[in-house]
Amino acid sequence: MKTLVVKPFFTEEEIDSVQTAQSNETNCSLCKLYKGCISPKMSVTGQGKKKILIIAEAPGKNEDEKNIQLIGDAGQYLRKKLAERNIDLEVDCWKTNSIVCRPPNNRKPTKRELKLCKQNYTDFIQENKPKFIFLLGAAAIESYFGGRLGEDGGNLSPTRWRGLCIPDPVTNAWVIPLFNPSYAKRFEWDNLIQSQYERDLDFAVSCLKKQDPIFYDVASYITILSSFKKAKTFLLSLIKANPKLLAFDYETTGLKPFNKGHKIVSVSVCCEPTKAYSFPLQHPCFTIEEQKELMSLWKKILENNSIKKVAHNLSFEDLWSNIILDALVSLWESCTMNTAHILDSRTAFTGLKFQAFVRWGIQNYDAEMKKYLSSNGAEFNRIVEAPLDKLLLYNGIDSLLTYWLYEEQEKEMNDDEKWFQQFNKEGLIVFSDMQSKGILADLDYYKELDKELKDKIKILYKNLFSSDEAKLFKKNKGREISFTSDKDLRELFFKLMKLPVVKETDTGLPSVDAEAIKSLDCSIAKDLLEVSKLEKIKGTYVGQFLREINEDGRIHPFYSLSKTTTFRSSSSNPNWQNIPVRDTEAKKYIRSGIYPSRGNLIVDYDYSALEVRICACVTEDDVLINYINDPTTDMHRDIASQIFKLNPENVSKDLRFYAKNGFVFPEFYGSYFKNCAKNVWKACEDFELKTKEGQFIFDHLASKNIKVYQDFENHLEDVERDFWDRFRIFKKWQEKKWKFYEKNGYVQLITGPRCKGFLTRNDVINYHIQGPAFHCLLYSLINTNNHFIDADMQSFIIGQIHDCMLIDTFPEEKNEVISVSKYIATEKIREDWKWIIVPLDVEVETTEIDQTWYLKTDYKEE
DNA sequence: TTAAACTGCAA
DNA sequence: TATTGCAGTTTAA
Repeated sequence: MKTLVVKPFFTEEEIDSVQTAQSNETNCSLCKLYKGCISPKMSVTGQGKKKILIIAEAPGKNEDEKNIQLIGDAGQYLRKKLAERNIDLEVDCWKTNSIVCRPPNNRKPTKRELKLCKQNYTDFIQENKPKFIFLLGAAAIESYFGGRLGEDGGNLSPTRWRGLCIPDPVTNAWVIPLFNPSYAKRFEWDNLIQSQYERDLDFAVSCLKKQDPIFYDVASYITILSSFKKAKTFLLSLIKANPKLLAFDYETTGLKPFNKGHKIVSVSVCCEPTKAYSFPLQHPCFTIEEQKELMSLWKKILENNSIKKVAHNLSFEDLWSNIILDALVSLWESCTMNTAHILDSRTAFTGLKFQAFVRWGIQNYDAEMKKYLSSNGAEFNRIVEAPLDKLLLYNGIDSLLTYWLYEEQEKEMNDDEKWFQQFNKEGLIVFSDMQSKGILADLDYYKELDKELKDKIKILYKNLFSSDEAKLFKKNKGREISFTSDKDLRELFFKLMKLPVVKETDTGLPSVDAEAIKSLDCSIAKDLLEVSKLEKIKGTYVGQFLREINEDGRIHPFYSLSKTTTFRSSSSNPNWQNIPVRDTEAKKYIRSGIYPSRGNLIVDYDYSALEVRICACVTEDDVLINYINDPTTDMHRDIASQIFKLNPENVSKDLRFYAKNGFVFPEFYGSYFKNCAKNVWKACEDFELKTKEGQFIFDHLASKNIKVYQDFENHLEDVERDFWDRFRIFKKWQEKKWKFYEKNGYVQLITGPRCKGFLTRNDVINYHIQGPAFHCLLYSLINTNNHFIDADMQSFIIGQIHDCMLIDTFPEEKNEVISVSKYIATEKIREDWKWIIVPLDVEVETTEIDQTWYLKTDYKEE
């Protein structure tokens, strides 16, 4: 039995955060909004028969004039929607706003106003005890939850909170965040927003059946084993008990275990819902001998292949077990962080603290530990300084919550999601292997490179600062220009020099990115572009590598499967998925310091045209399938011949390239002819493209009556029409998928998971392709890694980038590595995944033994 | 100190 | 009116 806990109505922190002034009257005099409206300090209205309190944003014009809550268009809209669900806004609900006076011109309430006004409804809640609280929109969410979740409180956008029903120990109510009805009303024409809002309201109404929320005193479930004897006895009894499953959690000295001095400071274990145990491991309270004894007992449990293991972030616990304890964790069952992501792929959603809050109303149990856990960028945190009892309590709660989360998630997944979860779990184990092995890097090379770049940048700046443009800036502004400041560059180019604006940023300012600067008629442009490129190489790549090369001489990037909305992977610390390759100078600088392990070589294999093949599989478009099946045909060449009005045999490599990347792919992913025309035309100009016979493309096009840009755009409109006529099954598929999404609010990937939340039309098209394409690689990673282990090979996988993988290869194993990985990636996968209805193909590149990654070349069968 | 805007790198 | 990421710098609050 979980123990019920009765909490004080408001916690001390809660009261502190509300009472910024001594009395309500003082709050109002601080805020002053009441002075500017017709109906100041509107009180709560409605009869509240169903004990629902609705907190909206603020009174609008209508509300202010009539002194009634939710009476304007948005309010009427909500009334109607609730009435359709047998809820009468006046009779069943109480209504108030997060601020009770109308702000001038309906502007958004400020944080300060929200805080000063909060007491109006907290007083009401205390007196009337609503059972349900609907939060309508960002302001209400901010007002209600702001400051409650520490760091997590930072993201209070309604998209993150909608669709949840949160038990709140502070008010003893179920809290249900919804979109602001005025937002839904404003987009009444938008089927998507309407269907989402309808679903959210259905969900909210379905929650009204709930019993009163119950709360648990999690601390009372934690047994702290701070003496060596107790910890040892516990581990021995655990080995004897041989539980079916355990959730565990570590507190460690940092993020990565590779450098000297890193420790697993404490461990907690949970095997049942009401009991978790935590004990110090490599903590100074024990002697080294004692630590070793506990570590060896704990290792036995980790390697026991009849106990299933669960952790919140599997790769982390697996990695630290591996490096610090030399343990190979047996029988991983679930990563609750990844499962949380599979169940709901919204961002900022998978953290244990957030999950604990929205599921069980548990908040701030980490408050006292926070300062010891944050490292502010340093390699080591201050965890060993933390009071031991607090550390162990916190650690214990983490494994307890992981266990709870696991149990709930198992009930929430459908069969497809369960399959995908197990598949992902296998992937996470491979990721942990990759992370622990890392990639050999030449520290001295990067130190030298850092100096070299510094010098080059210095010279370039010297030129830039002595330019007429820099002098002009100084004369006008009375200070030196900063060439790294977008603001200063904007000032210089578009105010002082009055150059024409070629491109705008998202917020409408003149853009000063590389493309914009390149097209400016300005002599410093070249140096400016070069210097910003070198700064990027130095700052983002070299700088990061210098920090990330460990004492073992290797870089250990992290990989995650719990971040992206498309169920691809991501990489960080450093991100190994954006190492320069297109820019030849950057490519050479960065890749030249990366090596295979001593005596080995790097095998690098890429799926070719994977996304197009996946398009063919999921759309089942026969024209596309035929193009892929018949190697004598070439889709991009055919489209190029249409775009440039050439015979197929006169299509040059460049023209094919721009047809592919400027038209075919953009069209597949939802772009349209005008943008394609603009980009292709620009490429023709920038790169002076020619036909295969060597004629300038513009001359050729002119001979076909395409003389100016507008002609070309009109022509591409025809090409586009014909394109979608040919790929009409693809087009129909797009329509079908969009309809499905509009109706159901999610995208069902062919590999199992669902992409939920707000998606655009283009998202819907794209998501069906991106994730499953990556899942082909994940399949290959898992099976290739398993083969290496089962066959006791010395080669190992060191990296992956969406559709390619890097293998640190033992020379004698080279042929086997290549043939096995190829077989798995192209043949075995089709035996297991019948939905892959077209052949797959991979391209292999290798380095020589001990040669840098930069020098890899195409592999030819021997 | 923190968040947002901008930029640039990859698939 | 093409998508997904991570990370750096600058700027404003």
